[in-house]
Amino acid sequence: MPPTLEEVARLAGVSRSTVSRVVNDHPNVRAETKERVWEVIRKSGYQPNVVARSLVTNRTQIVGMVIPEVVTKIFAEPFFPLVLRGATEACNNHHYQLLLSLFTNPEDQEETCQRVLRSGYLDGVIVASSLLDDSLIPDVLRSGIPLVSIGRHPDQQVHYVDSDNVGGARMAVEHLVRLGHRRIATITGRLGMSVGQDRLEGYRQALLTHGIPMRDELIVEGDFTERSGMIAMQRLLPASPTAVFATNDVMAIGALKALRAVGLKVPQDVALIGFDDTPIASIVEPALTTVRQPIERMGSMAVELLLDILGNSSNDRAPAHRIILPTELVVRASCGSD
Amino acid sequence: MPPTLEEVARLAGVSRSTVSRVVNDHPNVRAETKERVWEVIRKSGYQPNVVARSLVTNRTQIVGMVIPEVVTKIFAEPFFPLVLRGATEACNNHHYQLLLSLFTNPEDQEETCQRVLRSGYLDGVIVASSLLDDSLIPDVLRSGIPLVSIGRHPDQQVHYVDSDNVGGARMAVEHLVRLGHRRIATITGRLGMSVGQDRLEGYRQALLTHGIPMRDELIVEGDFTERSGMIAMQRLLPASPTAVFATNDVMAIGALKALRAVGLKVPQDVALIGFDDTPIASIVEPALTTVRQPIERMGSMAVELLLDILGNSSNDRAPAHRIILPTELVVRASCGSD
DNA sequence: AGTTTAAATGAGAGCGCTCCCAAAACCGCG
DNA sequence: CGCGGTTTTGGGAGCGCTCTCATTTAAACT
Repeated sequence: MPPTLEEVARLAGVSRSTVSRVVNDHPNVRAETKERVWEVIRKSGYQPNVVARSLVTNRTQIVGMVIPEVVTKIFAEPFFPLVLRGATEACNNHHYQLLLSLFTNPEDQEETCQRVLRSGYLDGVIVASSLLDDSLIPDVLRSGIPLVSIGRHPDQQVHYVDSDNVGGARMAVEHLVRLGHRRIATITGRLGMSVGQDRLEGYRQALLTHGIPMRDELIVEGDFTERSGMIAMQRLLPASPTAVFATNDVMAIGALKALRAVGLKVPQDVALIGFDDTPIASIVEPALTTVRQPIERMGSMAVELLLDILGNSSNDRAPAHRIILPTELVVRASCGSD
Repeated sequence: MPPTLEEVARLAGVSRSTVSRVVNDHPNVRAETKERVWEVIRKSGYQPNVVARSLVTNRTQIVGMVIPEVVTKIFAEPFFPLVLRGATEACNNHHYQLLLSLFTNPEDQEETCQRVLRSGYLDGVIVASSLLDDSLIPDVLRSGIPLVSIGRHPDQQVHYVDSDNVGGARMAVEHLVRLGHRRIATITGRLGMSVGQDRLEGYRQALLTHGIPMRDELIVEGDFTERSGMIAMQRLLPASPTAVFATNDVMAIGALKALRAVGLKVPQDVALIGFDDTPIASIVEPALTTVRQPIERMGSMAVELLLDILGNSSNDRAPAHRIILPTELVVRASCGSD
């Protein structure tokens, strides 16, 4: 049975209040008294009971990380583990805790989500879902718990952090343009996700800038899986693009396989660029040119932002924060720049 | 301001106690009363405050998942995300929550760990560390919080779940033997981890079974990184093995690169087997024969086991549970079985 | 020295719940 | 119709803490 505040107070010959003040580092405690109390705390191994504290302060020092099924599945790597690394790191620094909610099957998402949100354990929530028509973010919003989204979200009142998908995609495509390509195809991600939309938008902007017309037969929608990349590539073949911008690495690898299957060589016959800079990108032959995003930082920034919001909850109707982190082009062999 | 028990009681014209009984589904409440109370609960949107409940029950319904730095780094994929998926799924099913503690840098591991453990938020802890000389497990043990380890641990009182690393390694090596190999090398993992030890043990057993002598020059220690696999392979070359068992996929890929560099072909010149069945294993050329372990199940089993222990904490001195989940050989091109 | 002001401490209430125990209501049966 | 026994209900205490407010003590001024 661990000692309580009360006991420490008794041992130190002071009142509960004083011990509480010492523990919480309030001013207005005589140095001498403070010393004496700390002494007792150290000796007795006293540890404040956070549950009791939470009950009165209404703060748990716990933030939730909610990740829907698609993300844990499709973006298993490196996205979701890295976000988690970043988020926990930030939490550690601020002496907060991270409660993880993965939804592993869509049916109970609703229920599990409600349970988590209304449990009362969470000071705030980070949602990693860029699914635009997901009810998740509206649900959280309705619950009144402060929220930060990882991934852009159209709702005006949603704070979010995202990487510069538009800019990254534009960079990738412009790189292809610079290499002399004009028939540049793209395999988009799911267009029901902001990531999918934004990367396509970057493609559009790059072409526009260089006066290259967009052509429907050069744009095929994928869903971020390898298989979809392969199928998309097969559908692109008749349009005989000289370069392909796959909006993630996994689909790029699918495309690579499809190209190989018909005897086309990368980068000699077709240049290929991916997105994400997954570990696989550098392992595959030829190594994939790709766009790197600071995933871990997105996780930590999300937490920082959330804590910031929790800190001054006074300005409740302040405009939403939107943080866009820069992406970076990683040139490797697959687009034949050398 | 959400309604409290007290308010519900008032609205339903009963006492706090009765509402509490209804909420917790105690017997001895008249059906009629129960109905009336539920009605009010539904209408008012009452949700029990778990913090208050925890304060008196001393149960939070939260279990911690503690993952040290090595694991999140070296085993970023697919290990740690999959374990998490499994664990959260089990938690969801049992209406528990998962508090995640990743240690992202070794210095604060001690401090962060203590903070988490002593916070009082955790009913139990799952530790995913197979580092044998880590202070983590002893620390947790000392804290008195019920513990389940993912990965074998020598301490007699530690409950754990692990995959059959010995068996998997044995299978892999026996497969090589069956294919006619006698000069079989192995690149071990870190021998300071039980995984490293166990996979080496499987190698040993397989050779022993088939009367093949162990030879020191055919065993090189790696550390589970690609680079270490490459270096290890270089050191193995003089012994000219006809087959190599790398104790994880990443090192196998390192070895593959080292073999390529000296003009040796896989599987024609050297057969190669990995371990883990990471996504990369099927993408790389040639596709890697490897051993698959049920990582997600390890996560869920760990939670189940922990909850089981929490359930009947009466038998405190019962023998530790040890659960070993089966592994499976996945034959692909890299060992040239066909 | 006496008074004003500030700093240090203690007492008490209360956060929202559970749980024990006693009181009330209900039951069947002699 | 009253009695023991059971079921149902209510009251009270208490979980370990924070926080407001009153009180004591020390410091600073006239």
